[in-house]
Amino acid sequence: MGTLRFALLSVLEQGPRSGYDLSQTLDIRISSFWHAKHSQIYPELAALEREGLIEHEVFEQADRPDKKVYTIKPAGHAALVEWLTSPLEPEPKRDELVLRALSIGHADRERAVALFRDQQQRHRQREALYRKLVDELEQDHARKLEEPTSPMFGRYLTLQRGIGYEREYAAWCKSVADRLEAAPRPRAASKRR
Amino acid sequence: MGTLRFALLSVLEQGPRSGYDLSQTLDIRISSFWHAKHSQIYPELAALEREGLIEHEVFEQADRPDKKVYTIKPAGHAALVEWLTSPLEPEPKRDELVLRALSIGHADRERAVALFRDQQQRHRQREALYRKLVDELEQDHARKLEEPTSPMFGRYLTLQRGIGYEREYAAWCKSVADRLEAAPRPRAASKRR
DNA sequence: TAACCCATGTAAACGGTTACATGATTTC
DNA sequence: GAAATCATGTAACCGTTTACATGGGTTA
Repeated sequence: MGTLRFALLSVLEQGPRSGYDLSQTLDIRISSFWHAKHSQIYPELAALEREGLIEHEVFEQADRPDKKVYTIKPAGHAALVEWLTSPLEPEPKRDELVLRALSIGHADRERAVALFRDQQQRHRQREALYRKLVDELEQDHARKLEEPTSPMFGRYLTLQRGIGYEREYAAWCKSVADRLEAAPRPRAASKRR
Repeated sequence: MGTLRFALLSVLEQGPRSGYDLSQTLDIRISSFWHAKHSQIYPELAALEREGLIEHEVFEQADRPDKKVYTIKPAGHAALVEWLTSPLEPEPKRDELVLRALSIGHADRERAVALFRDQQQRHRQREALYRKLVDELEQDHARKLEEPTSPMFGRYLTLQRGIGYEREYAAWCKSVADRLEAAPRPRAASKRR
């Protein structure tokens, strides 16, 4: 049922990986719209293996710890393919910044503006990063981008989503900050009388 | 630490509510970027009361069960205001559809296109709904929209976010579906030789 | 009479994060 | 000598969902 297993299968579909490799991709990798810690990954890999969807081979390395390198099996590929187009019920979204916006008028004005300007910056930077990565993809693998089964194809799609998401988010942050600044200042606690 | 308590305080800031009322707003209400079930809300309200951030009064009703109506206390207001501009560390985003996009090239082409066209529809409908709600806000409470402490102010901001989010999401879904259709059909399992 | 709304709670299960645990090698 | 990287795991905790539980009133 869980989505994590399919996240792992998705990466293993692109080639054999160790649990450590997977935790690196899912920990750090940018434009990833999924994420998991190694403490969740190792047990899940064990479960996938018990169920016959993947298998592993131990690689002994001279200078560093041994590796368990996992490979996707036909049953794993089938499970992945089936999941890809299975019915997707809408997941409720949670976003703390948007939640804050609901009451932001009660906050200190300056701090509120600073918060949203700061967030705007963050999202603009992320957008710039994704754009750079897309540019690289387009230059290095232009032909592969039209071939759906190429790993570049999916990567390109998710990066595009990242760009759009961050661009829109940054624009909203700016609009909130601007609107807060335009609003009439709260009168300093009435001193008359 | 949890964000739920602030979600509850945010709503109670706009006026006294029962746990049931809160569960209705957080369950159903549109353009909400937070969500909780009653099984989580009732215990959290009890905790907030123990900590002196809210208080309740029982309303006995003739034809239906009694109500516990909660009101925010000054300490609760202070906690809310402080939270609003407290440092916000970036939360890792999770989105199953984007995750699916990563491997979508391996799915059945027709089913994949159908999935993304369907999702595009969903997001377009949500966008339309939010637009309608903003229009209503603008017509009924136009003057209140510039006053930050009005409940309409925050509601307007979150609806704007909703519109942008859904518009962008729908556009991305369309672009994925289009790209899938444009891609060269996978050759039927090679029959030559 | 069955299903649904009002209204409030508790218990069990699940998914995810943080912390605990070990140990060798490389870099500062 | 200290910190970071490679590599794999387990345990405790926390937030969220699903299910269990109760009971009167309204609607179909």
